[in-house]
Amino acid sequence: MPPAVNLKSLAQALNLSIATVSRALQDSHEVSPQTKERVRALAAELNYQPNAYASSLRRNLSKTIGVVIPEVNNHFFSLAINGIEEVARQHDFHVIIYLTHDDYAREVAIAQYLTGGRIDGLLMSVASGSQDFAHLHKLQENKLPIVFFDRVCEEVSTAKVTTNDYESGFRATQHLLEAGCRHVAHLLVSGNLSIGRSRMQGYAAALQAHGLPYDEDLVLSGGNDQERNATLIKELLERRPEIDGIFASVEHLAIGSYHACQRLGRSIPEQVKIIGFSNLEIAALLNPALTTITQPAYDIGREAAVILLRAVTRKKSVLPAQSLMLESELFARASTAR
Amino acid sequence: MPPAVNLKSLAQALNLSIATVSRALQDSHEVSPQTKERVRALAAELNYQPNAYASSLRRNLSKTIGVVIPEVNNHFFSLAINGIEEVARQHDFHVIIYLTHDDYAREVAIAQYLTGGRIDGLLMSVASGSQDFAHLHKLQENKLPIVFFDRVCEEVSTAKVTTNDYESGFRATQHLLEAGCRHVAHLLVSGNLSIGRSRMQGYAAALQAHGLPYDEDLVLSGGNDQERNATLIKELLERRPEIDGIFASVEHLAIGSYHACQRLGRSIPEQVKIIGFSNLEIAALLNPALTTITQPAYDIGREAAVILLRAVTRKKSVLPAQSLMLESELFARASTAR
DNA sequence: CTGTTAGCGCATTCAC
DNA sequence: GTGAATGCGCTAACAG
Repeated sequence: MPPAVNLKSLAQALNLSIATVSRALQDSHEVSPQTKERVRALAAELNYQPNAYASSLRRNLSKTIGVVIPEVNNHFFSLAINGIEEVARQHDFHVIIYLTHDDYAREVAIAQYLTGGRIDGLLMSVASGSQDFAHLHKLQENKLPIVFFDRVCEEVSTAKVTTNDYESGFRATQHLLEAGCRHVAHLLVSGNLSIGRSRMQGYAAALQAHGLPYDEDLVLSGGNDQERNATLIKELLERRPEIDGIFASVEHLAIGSYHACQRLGRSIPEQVKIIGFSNLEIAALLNPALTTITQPAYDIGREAAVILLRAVTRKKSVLPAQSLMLESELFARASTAR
Repeated sequence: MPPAVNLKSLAQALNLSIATVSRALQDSHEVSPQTKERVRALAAELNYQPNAYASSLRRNLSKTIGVVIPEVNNHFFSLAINGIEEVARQHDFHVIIYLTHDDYAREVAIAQYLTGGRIDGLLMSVASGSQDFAHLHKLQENKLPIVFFDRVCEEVSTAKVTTNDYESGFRATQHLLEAGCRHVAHLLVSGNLSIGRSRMQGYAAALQAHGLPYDEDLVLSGGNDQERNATLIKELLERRPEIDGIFASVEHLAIGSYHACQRLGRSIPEQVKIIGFSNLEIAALLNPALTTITQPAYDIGREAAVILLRAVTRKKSVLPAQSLMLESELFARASTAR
């Protein structure tokens, strides 16, 4: 679909060489102001738009970054995208999005494809099923700069941006314990995700700090099937009626807990207190039934994009393996929704 | 960031010409099976990936579609993206996303940029502030196939996929009236969006059908500022205490109504009944306070993408100006969240 | 300050 | 069945 207007046609119309037109449009200092003006005028009039592919091919730079995430229908990721998009726009970069649906095979296929030089850098949150990381190492061998955010891959050495997951887990659990809970269940996110492990460790540490035993039976590992999660939560609450607190690692599980308690007639927060990772809107709706830990999703996206774009514009393909951790916020009373 | 492995290097290693290698990889019938096998083997071994830009430049086809939407942090759009992405993947197409943040200037800038041949087709939901559509007409002049979805632009002649907004508005209002409401307020989405107009017309028609007057003071036009919306809703409810039903045109306004009623101590659904466009998850949380009209977001994305990709693969740049309307669903009792 | 030349990686036409 | 040559549109090195 190439517009008929390109450098060649402009050059012909203006009786100039293609090179001069190209330079004029790039505001090169080695072209006379008058010529620049003539070129610009005609380009604007004819609505000239450079062919991005030709330019990318030539400069070996596409001004595009890729974002690989499990889902977009998720508050955290959609907010993160907003942050990413904001930074990208400021740098005049484009954002191309790929969804893995938490499917390892898709992630591999996408990674394989990205080898093709379509993007200059990659932001990624790994799929929960991922165990083998050869596909990610291949990307690195291809000199593609990568920044992981939220669901990081610890096995790959590069920059990472996360929430303070360990501390969040600790604080969340502590919050329940200080509110008087003695039998706190933990609903874990599926797979063996880095974030799940850290939050769980925080949970265990908080229990220990309060002299309570860690009971494996109180820890439930959820999946992507919400129906099944609901059943599992219900069964857990029935099996262990002494449960008086639930710490949910992700929003879906927090909502699932809420529904399960309602169905079982457990009053919230009197009989069971729930705390979970969630966004402010949900928090406001479930207030006071749900205490919320909110991740700075927008900022995580922003920071990750900033780090990536700094590397890309400096043509650094290998990023230092440093970890940036942003603070989450705990809202016991989510009075305002944004 | 081109991988060092390209057609040239493959050709050298195999003692073949670039042309033959290219043909072999495309499974051309005019190359011997043995050669094909040799080529494929080496390509796989070296992890060859064609350079997308070179290929796009040469074939004048990028295998990429653009999606321009106001926000991604929105259930409707994120679900629609899932649908789009699904179809794109089936066709081996890529999806590049642009956000307007409902800002007309951004929409124009994006449209201008898309003229550059970066994408083969465009899916679009217009920004609410858009009044002038020259930028969209320019895209059409550039032979870029466009399919509008949800927030369509009636002034541009091309394919459109929407929900049955008029009927949805009618049914929603009727639902309230049949439940006994006599003073139904309508919370309108910002700007003069096509969807807002249609829903509003349905609202007005339902009132008329029930012999009730259309009262302009009961119609509130919201914006993107949720704080301000909350204030406006509260003021409306205070000014017109007889209001016993609210029909909200978008989810944010439905939630805002819910909060406003709570703050004013109006019991829901006893004193005030609320019905609004919303997704099932929110519906389940607010059940029975909120009756929901749910748009088939995923299907709308899917259908729009199917229509667009059909045109793209057939190299039809101009789409027939036909309108596909999908049914919304009304959930008086949203018992299950997906 | 401007023009000429070369080539990014690939697909394709034309020879053989 | 294979190779050589051409050009997509653009940028950059080199001349003048």
